[in-house]
Amino acid sequence: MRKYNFKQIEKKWQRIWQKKKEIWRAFDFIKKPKIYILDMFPYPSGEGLHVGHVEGYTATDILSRFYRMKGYNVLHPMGFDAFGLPAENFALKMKKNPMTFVPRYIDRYRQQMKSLAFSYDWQREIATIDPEYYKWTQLMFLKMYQAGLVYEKEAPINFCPSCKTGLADEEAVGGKCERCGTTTEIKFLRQWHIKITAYADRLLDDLEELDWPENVKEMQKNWIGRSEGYEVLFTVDGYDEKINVFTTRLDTIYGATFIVLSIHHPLVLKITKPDYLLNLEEYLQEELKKEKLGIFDQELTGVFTGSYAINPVNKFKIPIWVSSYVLGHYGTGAIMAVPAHDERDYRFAKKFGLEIIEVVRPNQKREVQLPFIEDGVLINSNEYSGLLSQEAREKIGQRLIEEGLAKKAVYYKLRDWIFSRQRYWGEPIPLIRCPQCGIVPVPEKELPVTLPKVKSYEPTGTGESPLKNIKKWLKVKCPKCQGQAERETQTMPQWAGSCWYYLAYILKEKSKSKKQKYEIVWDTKKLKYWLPVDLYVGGVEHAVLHLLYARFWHKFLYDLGWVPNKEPFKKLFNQGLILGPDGQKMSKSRGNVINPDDVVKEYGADALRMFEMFLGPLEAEKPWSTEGIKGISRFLNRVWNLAQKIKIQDTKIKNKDSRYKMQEDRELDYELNKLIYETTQGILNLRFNVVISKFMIFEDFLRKKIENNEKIDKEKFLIFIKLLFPFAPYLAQEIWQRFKKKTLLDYEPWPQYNEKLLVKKIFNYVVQVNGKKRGILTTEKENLTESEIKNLVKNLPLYKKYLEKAKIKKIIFIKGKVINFVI
RNA sequence: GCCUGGGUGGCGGAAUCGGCAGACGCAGCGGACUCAAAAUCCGCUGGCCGCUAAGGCCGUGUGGGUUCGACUCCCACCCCAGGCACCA
Repeated sequence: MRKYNFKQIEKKWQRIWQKKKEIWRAFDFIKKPKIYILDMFPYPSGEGLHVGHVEGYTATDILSRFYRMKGYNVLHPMGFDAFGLPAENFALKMKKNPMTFVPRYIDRYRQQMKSLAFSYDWQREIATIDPEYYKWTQLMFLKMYQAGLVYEKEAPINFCPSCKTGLADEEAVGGKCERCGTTTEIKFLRQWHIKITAYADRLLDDLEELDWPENVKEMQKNWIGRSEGYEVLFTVDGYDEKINVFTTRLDTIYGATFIVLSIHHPLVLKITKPDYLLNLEEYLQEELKKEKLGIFDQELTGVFTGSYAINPVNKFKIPIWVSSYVLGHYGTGAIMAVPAHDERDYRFAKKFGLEIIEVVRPNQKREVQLPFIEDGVLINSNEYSGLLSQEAREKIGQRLIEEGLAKKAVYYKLRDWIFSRQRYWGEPIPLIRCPQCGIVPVPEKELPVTLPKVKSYEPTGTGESPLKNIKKWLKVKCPKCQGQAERETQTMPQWAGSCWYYLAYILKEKSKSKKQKYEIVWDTKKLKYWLPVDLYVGGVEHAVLHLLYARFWHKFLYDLGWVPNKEPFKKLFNQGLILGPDGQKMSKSRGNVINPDDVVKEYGADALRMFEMFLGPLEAEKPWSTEGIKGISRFLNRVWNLAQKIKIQDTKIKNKDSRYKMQEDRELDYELNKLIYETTQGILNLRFNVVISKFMIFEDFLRKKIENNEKIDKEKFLIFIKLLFPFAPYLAQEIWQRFKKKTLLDYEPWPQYNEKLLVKKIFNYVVQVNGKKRGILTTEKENLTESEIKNLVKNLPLYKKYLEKAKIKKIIFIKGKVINFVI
C-alpha cells in the first residue's frame, strides 16, 4: 500500500485552487442566503503565523466550506493589520524601514495561509497600511472631528518608556504596557481624544442583543462601568461654597460623617483654614509626585482642611478632608464618606479616628461586622428608619431634589479614547496647525495624508513625534488662509485601522487607475446585503480593546448613515489559547513554541488542521501534544488506505466478478446516516473535536467490513469523504478525484441525512435494580410496553439473582431507555 | 475583595431535556509481521478485593440535599484559570 504523500498532493491542489480564481469568491447581491464569517485579521510580525492563528482560522474555514456546500453565499475574507508598535519596534532593531519589510511579512503570512488551504476570497484582501485604505481611516477621523467628537487636551496619560509613546487606558491596564509589558508612567502630554464616552450608554445597552460570550459582555460592562446615583450639595460651614458629591448610596446619608475631596478638587485651597494650609500643601505636593510616577499606595493617606460641611439631611457638622483615595477624574471629585457602610471610608475613619454611625442593618437578624456594605433596612435615619435601602434612596432623593440640594446623576468608568501616538508607523492624523487659524482639517480631497518614507524614524521619547523632524513633509500651506502652517505630527493608534476593516472587505473594488492596487467605493447597498458579520472568531485578548473601539466606530458610522445597522458583530466566539506541551503559555523564552511550518512539514496541513480541532473544545485552553498529532496522522493514512481498498473492490465489481456482487447493507446505511447527522450538528455547534472522533469510529467500522471481505458501495464511501472535506480538504479532494470525480468538492452539495434510516434496529434497555445497573436487555422491537419488557427480563440471568425472590415495590419504565425495579 | 469560566483515568477529552461514566485520541503493557528496527495491524488498559477466574465494592473537587436513579438539579464550601480592582 502506497503511503499518503501529502507533500505532493498538497502542492498539486494549491496549484489548482490558485488557478481557479472564482473558487472561494463571495458574490454581491446573488440570491443564495448570505453568511459572513470573519476572522480577526493578524498582525504580520516576523514570527509568521502561530498555532493560535491556525486554530481560529481552521475553525472558520471548516464553517465556510460547510456553508458553501450547503448552498450559501459565503463571505470569508482575510487582510492584514499592519500598522503599529510591534512591527515598528522590530524594524528599529533591524535598522530597516517598516515600509519595505512589512509587505514582505504579509506575503509570508498569505503564503502560509494558502498552504493551510484556508479558503479566503483573496480578491478582497486589504491591508491597513495601503494608502487607499488609510485614506478612509483618515476620512472617518475627520468626520468625527466635524461631529465634535475629537478634542485636544493636555492630560495625564499613561506613557510607556520603552515604546516611547502615550497609550490609551485600555492599553495600560494594571499599569503595564499592553504591547511590551513595561510599567507605564504618567506623563502630561497634549493629546487628541475621541469622545467614546458620548456613546457609553449605547455601547452598554446594545450589548444585550449580541450573541457574545458572557465573559466578554461582562468585561465590556465593567469597563464602561455605569453607575446611577445622586449628586448632593453639602454647604461648607462659614463659606459661600457648596461641595457637590456623587453617591450611589443615598440611603446611607445619615451615616455620612465626613467629606473627602480629591487632591485635584478646585475648592481644596479655598476652604482650607490657614492653620492647616502648610500641612495641606505639603501633602498635595507629595501626592502629585506619586501620581506622576504612577505610584499607588495601599495605605490610605489624607489631611484635614480645618473646615466643616453641613449634612443636608440632619444638619450635622462634619469635617472636610483631602485624600488621594478619592479620584479627581471620577464623579465630582468629592465624596460623602459613610464609614459604617463603605470599605475605604471605614479604613480611613479608623486610621484618623473619625466618627462611625451605623445606618443600615441586614433584613434578617444576623451578626454583622462593619463595614456592612449591602442593602438592608435603615436605622438611625429619622423618618426614614425602617425603610428598605432601595425605597429610602428614592424617598430621600425626592426630598433633596425638591429642596434643590440634589439631582439624579449617572457616571461612567469609561474615559475618552486617547487617540494620538508619538510614533512613526501609523496613520498620520489629518489635521494642520496654522498659527493664524488654529487647527484646520486637511480638505477631504487631499486625503490620504501619506506617511513619508524616511531613513530615521526613531521615537524621540520627549513626547514629540519623529515626523516633526521631516521638514519637507511637515511644512504645509494652511488650506484656510494659505499661510505657512505645519501638519499634525502624531499618528493614530494601532486600533484605528481595525475599527472598520470588516467593512472594507465588502467595499473593495478593482482600481480603474494603475497607480493603486484597489479602490474602496462606499456602497451602502452592498453593506446592507452583507452586514452584520454573522460570526466573528478570535482571541479573548481583544475583549475591551478592539471590540469596544470597533463597536464605537460602527455606531458613529451608523449615525452618519454609512452603515445600515447598529452593531457590527452578531455572534462572537473566542477560541481558547493553545499552550505549549508543558502546559505553559507559549513563549520564546520558555522555548515551548510550536511552529506550524514545522508541523506541516512533518505531518501535512490536513493533519495540523485536524489535530488543532481535535485537541479539545474550541473555546477551551488546552496544551499542545507532540505525540497526540500522530493519532490524527494515522487516521488520515488509514482513510487513504481504505480508499485504495475500496477502489480495488470497485474495479472487481465492475469486472462482474460474481464474488463481489453488491448487496443492500442496512447497517452501513444506518451508520452513514448517523454520521451525516452528527457531523452536521457538530459543525453547527462548533463541536469539531467530537465530529472528528465520530469520523474515527466510522473509519474503523468501514475498515472492519473490508477486512471481513464485505463490499462497500463506493458512493457511500464518497459521502464520508464529503463530510471529511471541510476538515481535511487536500486528502478529501484527492480521494474524490481518484474515484474519477471531476468536480471540486467546494460546491458539491452537503450530504442530507434520511430520518427514516436514523431509526435504530437494535434497542438496548438498561435494567436497573434500585437504580443500579445490573444488566442490559437487547431487543429488536421498537415500541415495547412495560409488561413486555418485564417478561423479557425474566429470561435474563440477572432476574434469578436479584429479582426472583425479591418483593418488587415499584417499577420505573422509560420507553426506549431504562427499566428500574425498586425492591 | 468582586465578576466570569471551570474541576471527570497517567494525559487531552466524551457523555448534561437526570437514565450503560470514561467514547475518540495519546501514553503504557502484551502479541503478530520483520534478521532487526521503524511503520502497520490485533488485544488489554479508572481504582480496590479476588487465583491472571467468576464475581463484588468504590469512583466525575469536598460535604449535605432532592430523586426509583445525579458528572448532570439545589444548598454550603474548597481549589484552579482568566478578567477587574481605591470608580464612591
